[in-house]
This record gives sequence, structure tokens and C-alpha cells, in this order.
Amino acid sequence: MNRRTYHRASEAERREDLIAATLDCIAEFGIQGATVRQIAMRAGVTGGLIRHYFSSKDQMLQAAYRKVMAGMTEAAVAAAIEGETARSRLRRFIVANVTPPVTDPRTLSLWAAFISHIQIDQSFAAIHRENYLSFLAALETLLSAFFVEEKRALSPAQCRTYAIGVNALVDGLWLEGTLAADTFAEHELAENALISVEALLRLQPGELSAEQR
Amino acid sequence: MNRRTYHRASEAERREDLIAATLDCIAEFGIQGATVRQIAMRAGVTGGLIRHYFSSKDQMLQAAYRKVMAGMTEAAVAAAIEGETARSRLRRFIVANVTPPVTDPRTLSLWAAFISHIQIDQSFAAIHRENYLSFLAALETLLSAFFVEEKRALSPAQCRTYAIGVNALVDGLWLEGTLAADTFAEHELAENALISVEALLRLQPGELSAEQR
DNA sequence: CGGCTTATTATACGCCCGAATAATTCGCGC
DNA sequence: GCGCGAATTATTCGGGCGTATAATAAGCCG
Repeated sequence: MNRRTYHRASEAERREDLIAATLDCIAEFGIQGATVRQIAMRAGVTGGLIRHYFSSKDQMLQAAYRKVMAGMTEAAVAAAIEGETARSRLRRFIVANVTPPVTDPRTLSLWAAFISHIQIDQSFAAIHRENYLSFLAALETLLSAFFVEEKRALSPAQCRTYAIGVNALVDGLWLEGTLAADTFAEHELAENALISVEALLRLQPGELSAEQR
Repeated sequence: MNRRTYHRASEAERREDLIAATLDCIAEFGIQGATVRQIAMRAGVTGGLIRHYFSSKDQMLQAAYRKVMAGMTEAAVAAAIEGETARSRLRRFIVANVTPPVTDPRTLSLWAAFISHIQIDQSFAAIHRENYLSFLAALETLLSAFFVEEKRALSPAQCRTYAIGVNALVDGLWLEGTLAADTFAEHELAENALISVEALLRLQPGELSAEQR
């Protein structure tokens, strides 16, 4: 009757491990392959433990979804705040979104898996909306600060339209660039993104894309 | 021992029914819920029949993926060729991609489900690439015809850069517009798309978006 | 109209699923 | 250093999965 020896972890630690294992399994085997048993094995525990931390497998999936989305937004925001001018922050934000680690096949696969479940389980729709609006708001803030800095007057409505367009462009380039990573040189994508955004915002060529430090 | 009575259908008909049932199930229950038995029930047959038409469930999923993607591209291309000028064709192509039936939550859910499986099964990657390149080529053709019509000289490289940018923008707007359909009035999205594309291509405001017949 | 091909049904197999419960061992508070 | 609560394991349950195979009936061809 030799039972496995084990380590009693803190709640935060254990939950994090389980979520990480969940994402590993989804990325590797698809959402159909992310079974309780696989996830538990990956996390180095037995299946029963999952129901000790999450009231159901679905709840764990939702927590995992939140984690993925938060990670993506945070990476871009973190890159942005390093910039010293509004122009630089906007530029860095855009580049970060079409550059690793945001452009990562694994992340894309996870993102898509969750998106496809929005229509099936409404709880996932709420998580998506939350993150979409927060991303859009971050972008809108960066944009309006940039226009203030450039002394270019802009109605809030116009700013919002720009934000939606830039958001779409960045999303699309992220998608294409990640799915067809081998078709694009790394710089090609970021450069295209900057050139496209400056065209979208009706800036002078080079105003965003020109080399700077 | 009363067996079910049944109808012997043609191969094409049966395959189509099975693929349609597959898509129904994926959209309704997710890819995990699209089981052989569910699909068969939806198609009004018994499970065993599936392996008579497809050598495995996976092969049927691939056929279903092809069907979804072909439908999306065809809808946009069909809308485009109705236009009489290159400008009108480009305009119609863009609008079609952010308008029903292309912007449809069900279609998006299916698309995402398959995208998320690209990393797991390489056969899906090939299908994606095939369709992405064909969509990009269609767009590139429309664009270069448009620039010829406008008597604006453009290097092939420049045209390709534009195609990639416009493709990304259209993809992104399709995504956002479909996921957050209730946030956008129907016209809002199409109008934003046209305004954004004309900015991307450095056209005069109104050159694409202005009302026309 | 009867025989033959084959599309279709029916059933069985081995495996894995998520969840519930009982049994155990860890490690903190005293 | 020891007891006790709780984190973790082990086991069980009912059910569904994809696939394989045998039995059957539909409907064309002579």
C-alpha cells in the first residue's frame, strides 16, 4: 500500500501550477486533449486534486483563459510604458504586439481555442469582452496622448474610430504574422505594422516608423 | 428485430450532409462535442456510416475545415465581381468581408476552432496556408487593378505590402465586428473599414468610402 | 422480378472521460 | 514532538468516445 509521497503547496502556487498545466495541455493536445487526467499528470498531481481547487473543470478553463489574455495585454502595455514620449510609447505598443513573445504560435493556439468556445459557453464571452475593451481603452489612451503631443486636435469620436482601426490592424497582423511566421522576416512585420499605422492615422511617412532611440 | 428503414443517398449528397452536420455540431457544442455519434444523429444516420465515407473522423474534420474557408472566400469574391470598376470591386470586396453572411458568430466560432488545431495537427496548417495565400492573392489582384485604373504606379513589393496590411485590417475588423457585434451598428463597421483602407492606401478621404452606385 | 452489390444499420470492444467519495499523509500550532 | 485539520492520493462510478466487424436491406441491372 505504498502511496505517493507529496508536497503540500500553498493555494496560490498550486492554482498557478494547475492553470499552467492546463494551458500546456490545450496547446499541445487541443481543448479535447486537455483532460483532467492529462492536466493533473502535467502538474505532477493526481486528478482528484483539481476539484479541490476548482469547482469544475470549466471553472479552471475560465481561469486559464483569463491568464492567457492578461499575459498578452500586459506584455504590450509593459513594453509601452518604457517609452519616454507619447510617440515612442505608441510605437513600442504596436511593435510589441507583432513581436515575440506576443507573436507565439502557442499563444495563438490558446487564444483561438478559447475564442471558439465563446459561442458555446457565455462565461467565456464575458472574459473576452472584458479584455477586448481593456485593450481598446489602453490603445485609445495611447493614441489621444500621442495626438495631444503632436498638437493635433481630434474629436473623441475620431479618436475612437482610429483606435478601432488600429486595433483591428494590429490584431490582424498578429494573426497573420504568427500563423505564417515563416513567410515574414521578423523586422518585416513590425515595419509593416508601423508603416500601416502611420498611414491609418494620416501621419507623414516615417513619423512613426523612422528609426529612433 | 426491426431495423431502421433508410434511404441510399448518392456519395456527394451524403458527404455534404455529413460535413454540414459536423459543422453544426462544432458550432453548437465545440470541437469536443462534435463526436461521431452526435454528428451521425444530426445527419440522421448511424455512427458507423461515417467511416464508410471518411477513413477517420480527422479526415472528415479536414473536409469540414476546407468547406468553411472556401465559403468565406467565395462570398467575398462573389460580391467583388459584381462591381463594374476596379474601384467598385475593391470596395465591394472589403465591405463583404465585414458584413453578413461573412460576419457570422457561427462562422467565426468554426474558424477559431480550426485555427486552434493547426498547431496540433499539421494537416490543418496546410489547409490554412492554402486559403490564406489564395485570399491574399485575390486581394493583391484587386489592389493592383485598382491602382492601374487610378493611374498610380506601384512597385509589386509596395503592392504586396499594401495587400498584407489591408488583409490584416479586414481580418481584424471581421474579428472584432463579429465578436462584439452588438457594439457596432452594421454600417459603422463597413464605413470604418472603407475609411481605414483608404487611409492605409494613402487615398483622398472619400475616394473609396463616398457613396456611389 | 429476382439476384447481387453495397450503402447502411447494429452491436461489440477497449479505452478514457469528469465527477464523487473514501483513505491517507503532510506539516503547522500547540 | 504530537495531534489534528486539511491537502492530496486512490479508487470507484456511470457514461461516452472512436473504431472495427457482422448482419441487413435498398435498389439497380439483367
